[in-house]
Amino acid sequence: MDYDFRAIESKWQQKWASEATFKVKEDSSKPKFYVLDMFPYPSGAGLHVGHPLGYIASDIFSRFKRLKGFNVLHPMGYDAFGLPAEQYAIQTGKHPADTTAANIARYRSQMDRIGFSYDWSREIRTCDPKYYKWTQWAFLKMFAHWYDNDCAKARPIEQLEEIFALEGNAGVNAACGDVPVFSAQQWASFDKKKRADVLMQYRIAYLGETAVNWCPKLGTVLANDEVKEGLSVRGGYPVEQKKMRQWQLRVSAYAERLLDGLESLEWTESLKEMQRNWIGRSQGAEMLFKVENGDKTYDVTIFTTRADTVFGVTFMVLAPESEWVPKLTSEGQREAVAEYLDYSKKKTERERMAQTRNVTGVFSGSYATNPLTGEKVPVWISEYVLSGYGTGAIMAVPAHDSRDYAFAKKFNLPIIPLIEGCDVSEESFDAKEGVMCNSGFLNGMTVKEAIPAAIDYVEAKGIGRRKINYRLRDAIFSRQRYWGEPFPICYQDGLATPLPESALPLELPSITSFTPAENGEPPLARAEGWEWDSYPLEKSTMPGFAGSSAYYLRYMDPENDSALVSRGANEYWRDVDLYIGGTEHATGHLIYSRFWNKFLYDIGVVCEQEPFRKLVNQGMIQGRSNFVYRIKGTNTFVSYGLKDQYDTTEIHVDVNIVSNDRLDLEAFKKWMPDYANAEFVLENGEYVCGYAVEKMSKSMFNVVNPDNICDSYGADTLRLYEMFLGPLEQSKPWDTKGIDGVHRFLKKFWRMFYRGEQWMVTDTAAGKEELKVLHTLIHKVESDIEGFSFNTSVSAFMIALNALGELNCSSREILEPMVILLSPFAPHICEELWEALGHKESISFAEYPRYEESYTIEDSFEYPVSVNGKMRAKIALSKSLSPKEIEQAALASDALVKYIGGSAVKKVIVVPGKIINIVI
RNA sequence: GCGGGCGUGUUGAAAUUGGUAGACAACCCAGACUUAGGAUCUGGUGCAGCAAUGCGUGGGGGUUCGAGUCCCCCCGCCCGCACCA
Repeated sequence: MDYDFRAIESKWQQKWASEATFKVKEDSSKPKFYVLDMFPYPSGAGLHVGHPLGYIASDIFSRFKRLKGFNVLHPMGYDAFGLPAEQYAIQTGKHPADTTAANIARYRSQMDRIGFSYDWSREIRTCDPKYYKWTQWAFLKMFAHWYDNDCAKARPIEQLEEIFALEGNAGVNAACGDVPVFSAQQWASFDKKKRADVLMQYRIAYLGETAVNWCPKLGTVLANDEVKEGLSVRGGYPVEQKKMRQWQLRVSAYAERLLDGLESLEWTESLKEMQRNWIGRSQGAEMLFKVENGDKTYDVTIFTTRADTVFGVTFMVLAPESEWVPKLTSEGQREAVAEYLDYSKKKTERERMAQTRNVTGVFSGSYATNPLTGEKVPVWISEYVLSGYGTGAIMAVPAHDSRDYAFAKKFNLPIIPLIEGCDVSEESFDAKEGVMCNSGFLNGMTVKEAIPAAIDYVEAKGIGRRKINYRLRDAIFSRQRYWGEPFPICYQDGLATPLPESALPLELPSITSFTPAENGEPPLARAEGWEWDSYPLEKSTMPGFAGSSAYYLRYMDPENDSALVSRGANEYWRDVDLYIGGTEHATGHLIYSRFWNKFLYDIGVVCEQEPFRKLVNQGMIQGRSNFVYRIKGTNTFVSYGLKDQYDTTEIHVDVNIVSNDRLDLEAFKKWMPDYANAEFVLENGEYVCGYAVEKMSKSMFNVVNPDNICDSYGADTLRLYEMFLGPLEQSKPWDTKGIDGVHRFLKKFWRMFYRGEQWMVTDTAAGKEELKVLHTLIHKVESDIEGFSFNTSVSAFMIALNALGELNCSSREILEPMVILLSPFAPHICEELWEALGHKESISFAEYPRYEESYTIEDSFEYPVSVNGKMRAKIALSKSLSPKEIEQAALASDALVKYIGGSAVKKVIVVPGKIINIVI
């Protein structure tokens, strides 16, 4: 019997599906293990060979853990709401629901061919009302809670109302917007609208006006992580800053906990660092500067991390968008300031970034008083100060901040050095080190001492306080788009009012045109009767990250109609033990999910503070493009090695008609009508193509479809090869060239069992050497899987197989465990052989072979021997010898005579179990 | 600029964490078998040299009996953030 992978693979895939082999339920008799893949957005292009890389790794891990006796939850679903389907709908008029369903069907059939052990009974789709009911539910909960900084926890909004009624808001330490202080009496006097406005400032999901990323081309606002370098991540369109009233999530309230939580996680240091940078905690102080404009005086608060440098403040700067700007602009400067504001407003985010070193600004006309020196310093306005960070106003210390320095040089403002011996004639001295001077009571202190001393001083004087600032901003949560979750919010007399929970899910109405409505409103304005109880419903929808923020919880209990997840299911599965996915979600999904989970934790819905215990980032698989070279103006193509002798054009050629960089000439002629009559200039009778590593994409004809690999080599070969390609975390180009190696390995493995029609396995007892090979392999594979070193474990199988082949091994005692060991990697062939070995149950329920150290421990060790630092020989010696005996045995050894001869031995250094060094 | 990571044959990569560098594959070469095939098997394959041997992990220095691995400097590449006060 030959290794007929096509028959074997379809047989077992059908069997796994019909017998629901991988269906799991809570089972308190077994330890749980939750392995999760980042669920895919089902795009129209289908899966290419890079997508399954992480899925294969997680599948190997799942199958391995299952064999080790764990109850493994390994689900899959689809992140099915999103922009591309809607953009496609705008172009073609096809409803996103239809295209999404078709794409999902395609994804599913592609995944099925690879032989994953998912429990498909738990499949979820974020666009399914039964699923997004719970996305909407979580939103309502966030709307109904506020964040109490004192107990670092979300609390019900009713409790806040009680506090307001009793004592006003002065004693409340909440994460909230700008709210003036009010008393209980004032609260009682507020009307309904006023109260709603105040409460809105406290809610965790709130409607608020801020500068947002507005993308005119997509017609929607975007979150910070959806914008890269001033362009939208989806589509690459320009993004501008705009003030808008939008739904937001108060993620910033959780900044500290999001930061602290990182400590306990088994994530890579670089990923944690990315999140730390994104959260951007910085410790410093707020300080009051009195600013006079004509006869009016204002208290302007600034934020600084360098309180020690107050004595060097020579001017102040406001962000152009700061609300202080109109108040602090003097009559005489009004025109100049207006002109500057106009200029800075016109710039897109991208232009602003491109001109980072271009210093611009305008004098406001007013002066601030340095609170420590009493000196008057001018107040300027410049776009180098950002409105969104700190207070939108800074004290400028040109001597010790490079940006202030550049500004001071440009506008001829004074520069006062504050650190002994520093030279600020050419550039600022930004380092936080040295001894203070020109700084009154701080003189003589080091910078490290001076910072707290300065803050203590301003705190005592009542003109400042310690303050921690975060870069993390609240997440903009509305999108002026159709294909997303509708908000369960209606507007009663203009007041945002939550729908009752019983109204969930609020289903997305079907519409036929997906462009914004004539009045500029989102597409949902086109839906007839889009109202609740005759009140208009919110017309924007939720962003992509809404549906993906808690999906891992829903897998625990996907059918539950009365709760996001039942307490029982949540307490059993708890958190994700292993999460595999790309780094691109570092500052998006992985922040939002953690935030969402912490909120659910606060309100008692989940029992773990962190959702993803261990996280592994698989690398991207790039494409390897091939080129042919057409001689200009002809239909003749010249081989790579000869192309420099002609004037040629480089043309991408479909990698599927190229093998080992050799072009299949006949296939090429059929590939495109233009090339039907192509002629070739060959080298050595072959056409050699050029190549380059590029992103895998249709336009470069370098997309390799996993279906094709399954057709010609089988899923088991694909799985092994993807792992063999290199370390999981590393990005690497896909190159089909080496795939024959692993395919050959599987064929050889098969031949250990069947040679022709002959069944090779016997019941002869295994020899010592064979057992040694087996147990070395068990040990290696086990530690490699736990350490995510899948490439080396594939190698280990090849080494073991070569060794067993040499030993002519046919013993069931060896081969049966081999089948179990290999099954996580190549499940189909192993199931087939397992059955042939006489087993009725699926191999998934076999027991993982136990590693026996006694078979691999050597009683002797081959000592490398160096003479004068050079390796000269290897001598096998018993492990039980003492260093003295080792030395004697080595010196007496024949193998060394040649190197030592008659010379006197000066010194012998013996490292037991390692090496013997001889110095002569 | 700041942060994280990396640099080993023609190629993908190993190296028990300080112990004979290049395992295992791909490519290439030679041979065997053959129903002549992109099947299978065997052997070779870091570089130089007929050989003994010498040289080899981006470059330079250091620690050590011993360094791909640890320390310092330099060069190069990748990723993330970037006027965050």
